[in-house]
Amino acid sequence: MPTPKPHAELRLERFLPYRLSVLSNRVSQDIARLYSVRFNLSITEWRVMAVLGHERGLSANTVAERTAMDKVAVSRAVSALMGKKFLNRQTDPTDARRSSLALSAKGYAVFDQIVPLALAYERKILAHLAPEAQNTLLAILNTLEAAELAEKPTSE
Amino acid sequence: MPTPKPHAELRLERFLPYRLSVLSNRVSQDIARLYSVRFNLSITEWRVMAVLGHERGLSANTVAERTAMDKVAVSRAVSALMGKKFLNRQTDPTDARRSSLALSAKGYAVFDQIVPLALAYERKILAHLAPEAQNTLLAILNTLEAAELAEKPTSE
DNA sequence: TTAATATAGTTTCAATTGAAACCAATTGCA
DNA sequence: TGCAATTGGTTTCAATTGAAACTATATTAA
Repeated sequence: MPTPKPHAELRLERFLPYRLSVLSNRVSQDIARLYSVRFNLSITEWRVMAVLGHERGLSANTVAERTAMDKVAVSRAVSALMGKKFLNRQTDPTDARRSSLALSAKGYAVFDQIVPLALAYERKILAHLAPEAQNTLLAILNTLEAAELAEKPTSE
Repeated sequence: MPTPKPHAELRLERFLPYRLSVLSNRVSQDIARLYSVRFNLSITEWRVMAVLGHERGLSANTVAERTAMDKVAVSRAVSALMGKKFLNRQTDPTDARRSSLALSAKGYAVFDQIVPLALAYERKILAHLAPEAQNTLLAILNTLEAAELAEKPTSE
């Protein structure tokens, strides 16, 4: 009787993209716990607040770039945050389509509470790693963020 | 006039959890492109196939554990895969609630095509990193996967 | 036994998301 | 100028997701 054809081998739990995804989901959920219940914010809302807490007067489009979110998600997050009075919106005098966004005093009050919690969580992660491993990790992120990972149809 | 109160500082683009999330999303989307169009599989469907390609006869529950998916998602992925004839399902003779799942011949045919593509993508990522960085990255993943990252209510 | 509890898996319903259409304002250029 | 194409942002509609309820079977323990 002929030997059965062997099948391809893949161990999900050793597969880098899968491990990255599981770890990232875990971290994101942990972080979300820091603000979702206490401040009733979704992840997208928090991200919008995070960029605006650092840089005032951005347009929704710029926020989308900075947060790697699409403009629909930003639009919804902005309107939710406006409803909570966490943002001020002001139409750009030179271009009526655009408006500039900034945290309100109320928004800053929340932002100022969340940031230390988020940073503490980040330190907690890094504390598991030796200093060289920490540096290597940051270097790896720099490298991969800059890298072209997706398949582009090459001409050669 | 009093100095305005300074606000908390957070640079999203340097914040580890955010960077991890963006990278992981990018990688997941890249990978999904390898099979979503060509084989018309969702991410969850592919993950179910991936574990079953490695280990036959698992229950839906075990698949959920192995894939870090919840049982609802697995249930839906399984029924979709059954519809595509990629899976065989067989009720466990010792426990009628449970059934054991395995890739069908048709499922293996697809699995055997996707695995090399996925592994090639993984190699492509790792190729951006020096060998020591690769080792460090894998060690970091081991460490963080084992680590207790979330806040547990401590009694002290 | 049988009643309570637990487990495997599915279904239902509401909330979230994404793609495409859309509106309004602006820009490019014939 | 004025008309086509572009851009900023929102809305709509369908698909996806998650939580909770549900069905059916199995286990525990009275």
